[in-house]
Amino acid sequence: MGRSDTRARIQGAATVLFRRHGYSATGLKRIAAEADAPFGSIYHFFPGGKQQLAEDMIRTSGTEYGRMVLALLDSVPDPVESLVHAFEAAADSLAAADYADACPIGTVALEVASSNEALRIATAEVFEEWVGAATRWFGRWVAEPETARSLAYSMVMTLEGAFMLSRAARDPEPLRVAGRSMATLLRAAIARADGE
Amino acid sequence: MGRSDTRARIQGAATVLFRRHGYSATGLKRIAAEADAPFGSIYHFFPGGKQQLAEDMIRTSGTEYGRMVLALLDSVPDPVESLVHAFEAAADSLAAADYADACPIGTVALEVASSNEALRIATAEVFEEWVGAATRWFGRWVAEPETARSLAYSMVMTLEGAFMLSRAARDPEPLRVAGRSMATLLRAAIARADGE
DNA sequence: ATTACAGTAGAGCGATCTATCAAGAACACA
DNA sequence: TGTGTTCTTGATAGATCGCTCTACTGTAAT
Repeated sequence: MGRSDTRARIQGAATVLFRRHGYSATGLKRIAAEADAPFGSIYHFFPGGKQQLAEDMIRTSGTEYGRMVLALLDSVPDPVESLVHAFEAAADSLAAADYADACPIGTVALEVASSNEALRIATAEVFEEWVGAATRWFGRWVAEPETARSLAYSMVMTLEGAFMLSRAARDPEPLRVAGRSMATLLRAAIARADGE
Repeated sequence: MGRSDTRARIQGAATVLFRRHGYSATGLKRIAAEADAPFGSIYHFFPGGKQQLAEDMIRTSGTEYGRMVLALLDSVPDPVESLVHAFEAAADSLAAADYADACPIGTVALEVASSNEALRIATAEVFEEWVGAATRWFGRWVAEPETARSLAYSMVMTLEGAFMLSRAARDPEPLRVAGRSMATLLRAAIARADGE
């Protein structure tokens, strides 16, 4: 039976390269080389070729990344502090990775939005998954579901935009600003509910 | 002297294609075809090849897009309403363009951030230009320069993130949420200044 | 031993990529 | 009419793309 980890190595290399350089700029030969796997093995394990490799990567690492962020948010009791802390952690880890590894699907999402329907849908479903999870998290401190959902959208969007600016400028500052903005947004939502 | 508009047509086609599909997925042959120009003319007008074409596009359409957004913000007197209105307009125009044409440099920015230093710097400088202009705009209603700059960062980041989610989901809702979030953020900044 | 199958391995296909090149067309000024 | 410059044009090079294909190796069960 399948007794090797070749498949996992291919998936791992694909995840890193797609996340770092995007879909079009990543070649299968490069994935095979980086995974230290024979080229043919890619098509053995992923008969759907490059697209299947990317779709698997989007869904797998998308779900995993969402869980990671949620766990990070749960690691600090106060939600406002937690937001600042989570964005701070993202800033630190991005800088530590030399501004290469940010959101696992952001780059691909923009690339394929108007040219590859299957991959576009995969990214959309991952984003929806994130927004849903974040809505439930905000729902713990904000009563109205609509407000919680707006905050969730804002958090995902701000994170994605901050990743873009931080990577372009090679500067963690945008991510830090993003965290403080989200904190302000949550405080405003809680204050509005309290005040009326 | 240069009496044809071939150069402009090439630049226009490059702008559309880079914005829509990104840097790697856009081929020079395709640009020439779309511009209805001979292939060789690309290298006549842009000796630096694909990279020069992209860098010109980033700086030119980046500056133009920034001016466009600022003009849009100035078209409504009340700043809070103006933010909502501007994001609403972005949502409408994105939907009208079948979710193809959003930020002219966002896709390229993520693609090249870790693989093409010249283009990375070009995108970073455009973002800095936008943040600077937006800081001056917010400065008209917010006294502290630091607060104005944070709001400017937030606006650019939120816009970029909202474009990503809206394009992926083919849904203008994220952009609308983004506008309301920015309005809340500005109201909070003004209220804090007034209250203390 | 034989059969069967999972995985390894990479040569090679047609297509496409960026970039170069040389020749021709159109225009200005003598 | 000559002459030089600007611009046009597409063939072509050389590399790389995603993908297919065939042959080979190792293991496990009959």
